[in-house]
Amino acid sequence: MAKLYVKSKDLVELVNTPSWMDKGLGSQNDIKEQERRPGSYGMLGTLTEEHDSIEEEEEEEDDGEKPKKRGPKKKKMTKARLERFRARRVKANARERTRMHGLNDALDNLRRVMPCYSKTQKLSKIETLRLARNYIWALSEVLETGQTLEGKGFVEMLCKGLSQPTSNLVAGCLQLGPQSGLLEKHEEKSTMCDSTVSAHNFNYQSPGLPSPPYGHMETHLLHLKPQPFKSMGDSPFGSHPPDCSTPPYEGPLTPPLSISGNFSLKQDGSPDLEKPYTFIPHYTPVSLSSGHMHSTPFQTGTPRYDVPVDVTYDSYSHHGIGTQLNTIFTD
DNA sequence: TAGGCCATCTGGTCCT
DNA sequence: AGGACCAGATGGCCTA
Repeated sequence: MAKLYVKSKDLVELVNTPSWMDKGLGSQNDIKEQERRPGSYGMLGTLTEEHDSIEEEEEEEDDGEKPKKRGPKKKKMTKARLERFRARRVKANARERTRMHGLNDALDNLRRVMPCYSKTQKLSKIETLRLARNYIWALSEVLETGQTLEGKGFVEMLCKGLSQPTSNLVAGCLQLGPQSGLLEKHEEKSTMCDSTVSAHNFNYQSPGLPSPPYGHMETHLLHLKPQPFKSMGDSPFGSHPPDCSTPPYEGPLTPPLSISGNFSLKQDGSPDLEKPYTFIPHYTPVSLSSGHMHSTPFQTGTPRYDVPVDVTYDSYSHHGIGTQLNTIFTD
């Protein structure tokens, strides 16, 4: 077991140093993580046992005492094959770990551009995705209407479909005034809000929002206001957050979509939550002069997500706004 | 203690 | 053949 552990460690270190290693989650921590999780690398131990048992089987087969099994003949697990298999498996595990770390990095970066970011109380993955969707929706509103959102409506938008704790967290964040550190986000690398404070001091309840005006939106809207694009390659998040550790995305950009294309809107501009969510990309003619635009279009007119999802408010939203929310996330 | 969340391992499938 | 991606299984940690 210990032997295998060392082997795995070496292999892990052979993997290209990903960004999570730069951030102090280096291989040492990874190994510690493994130590903390005996089940994980223990699997290799299992493999070893398997290995042994296979060899025993081979020996038995050699003895010829066991009745022959029907079916496709299993390729004999020679020692060399076993070695190769194990090496392949260990390599694949390392790759998978790296891949998942990358995924988590991306999720972390997503958390950072969310209106509510706390180092101390991280949003769960699913809540991050939900909040992100709501946030995009809110930003779309700002872009489309050209006006800043009213506090209450904004908080409600952000909290749709979120769990009660997350709703509290978000609402608490937006309730905090500039003096509470919201504006310091760019200066201090840490938090946009301290969730521990917000969670304790603020109990967001969807319908009966506390007054007076919902938090201090200006600070958040600084974050929200559409930034002038210098070129097509610039994203509104281009400089945000400044301490973003992941290198800027250099891949092909998503073709511009009509703002209203992603949400079915009612006449008053609010999302029509009765309709199933359908993703219909709309092309907006743009100049490709910047050279950044990805020329391969989406499958125009072909809904990519046509999953009718019922996301009625769950038990979390105890007061139940009574709204139905369509979401791309199914639980 | 149950449930939620998470990291990891693993085997299968698809693609290059 | 090997890598990417995925989903299921497993086990640890944390919190209500």
